[in-house]
Amino acid sequence: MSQAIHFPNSAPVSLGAIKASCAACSMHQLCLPMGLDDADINRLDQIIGSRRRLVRDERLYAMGEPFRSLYAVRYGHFKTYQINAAGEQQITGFQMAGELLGMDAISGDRYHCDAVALEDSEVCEIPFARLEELFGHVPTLLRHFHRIMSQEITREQNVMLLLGNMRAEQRFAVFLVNLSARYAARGYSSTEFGLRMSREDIGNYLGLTIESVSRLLSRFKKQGWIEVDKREVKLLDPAKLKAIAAGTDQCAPMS
Amino acid sequence: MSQAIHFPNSAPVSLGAIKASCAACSMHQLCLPMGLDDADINRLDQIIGSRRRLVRDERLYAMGEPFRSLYAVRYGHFKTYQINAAGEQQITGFQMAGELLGMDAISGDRYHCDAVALEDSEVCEIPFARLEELFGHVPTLLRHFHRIMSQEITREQNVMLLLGNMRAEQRFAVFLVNLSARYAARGYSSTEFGLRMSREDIGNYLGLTIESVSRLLSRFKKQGWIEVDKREVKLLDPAKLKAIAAGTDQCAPMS
DNA sequence: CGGCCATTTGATACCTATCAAAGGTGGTGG
DNA sequence: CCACCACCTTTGATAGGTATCAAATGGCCG
Repeated sequence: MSQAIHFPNSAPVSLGAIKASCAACSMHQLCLPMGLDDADINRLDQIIGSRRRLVRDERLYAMGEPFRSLYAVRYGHFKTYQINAAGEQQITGFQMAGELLGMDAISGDRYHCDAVALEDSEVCEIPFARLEELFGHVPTLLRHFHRIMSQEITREQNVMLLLGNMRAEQRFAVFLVNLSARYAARGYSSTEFGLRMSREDIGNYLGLTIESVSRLLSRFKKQGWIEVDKREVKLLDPAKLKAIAAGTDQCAPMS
Repeated sequence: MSQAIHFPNSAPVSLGAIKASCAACSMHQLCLPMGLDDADINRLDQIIGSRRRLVRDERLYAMGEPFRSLYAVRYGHFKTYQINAAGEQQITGFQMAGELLGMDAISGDRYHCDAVALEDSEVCEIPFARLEELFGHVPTLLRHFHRIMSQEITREQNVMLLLGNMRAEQRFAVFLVNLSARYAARGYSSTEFGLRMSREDIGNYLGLTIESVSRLLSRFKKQGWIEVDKREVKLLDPAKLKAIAAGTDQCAPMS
């Protein structure tokens, strides 16, 4: 099912870079070209740079590097994280096919976090200067770009709510339900999927330790809400998980 | 010093609305028109809607209301917060003069959180549809708008780092240092200012209880790092506070 | 002056981090 | 093919930081 697509790991970077084509991309209904007509998709294709393949753990860009391009995930998964002066690291998001990387770099002309592939992956490079030129000619594209940036803002607000107010159990339920919904939107199973990230990554993202994540997995399994085998997860009681995630389960009295 | 500007509290909403003028606004070097030449500022002035005054605790917009306009804070302070199904509330930010409200609403055509005035305040209404029209004619404005949105994304990532990784003491230091820097950028004292928000608001924003915030204030005072009298704060040892905020103080070994 | 609300301070409980060790898993090389 | 090793994950015991519960204090406004 959610098996990673395989290709030779030999190519180091963008060797044999292929010109991207949005029209032919299976993600174009989720990605930047969403809602564009054929003519406008072609104009977008004109400016899209090369594709780039990354192997597991390879870094797409690093914090502090000059910002030139956004990247659209074609397949695979990424994590983005920042590190502060004290070395504290926080994963700010996990990105999957059809999602855009690098929007936090626009304000400072430098990438604001690191982006690393969680598995063998491929991205489309979108030179931002050329995208800006295109905005003047394709208002639909501009409007959609604003929606994507705004979505990223609301997504982060939801994480703030999670980190600021929720217990470990609720955080983890939110995490699972969120992955489930995103896979559903991509035509994959909403109840069976592989976690692309380590327990440590999950814990870091959720503001928990690796041990807590492990305990949560065990507890959820014992309760019969999920099945777990290594990184493969099966949601046995999605409704229950959603209730926990929403906070409408047990605890809150709700007047 | 940081005394609020007073005006009659009688006007309920946008009674006696005044046409805004960016050119004459003291915030135009921090706000949307930043970097525009006179001609472009005038074009922006054409589309800016009326100003709106709000009294303390008055709501500018509510979550779920249809999105029409962004709002630029002219003076005063706001908080934005969201509430989830279980009634858990999270303050997602405090906004001051020159900052933009409502960018999280673009993606869904509805406001994604509530915005409430922390004191008597005034905003400029910026009808988003008209702003979008202007983007096609004033590329500088569009570029700056993208920077502002991107800045909001990075700001929220910093809050994620705070909520996910930092102890109460560090969170609170980050909070004070952040306010200090923003007041400095506006020409106010970076060491003496009034907190516009209640202890409860601070706690909610930082993922702490009101009691913890109160204890932190007492501890910081006892350490001689700050002076506190009600909501007036004086930073006595900004360097120490910055070190704590950065995490480079005491704890972390740093190799 | 009195009442209400915000804030402070104290005692205790709980959740999750931390420390520690065992158990699995995957990869490498003989 | 198997043995070995490094690393990830699980599980247990304990500690620590905040939340929670409770009560006192103080300030503001009617």
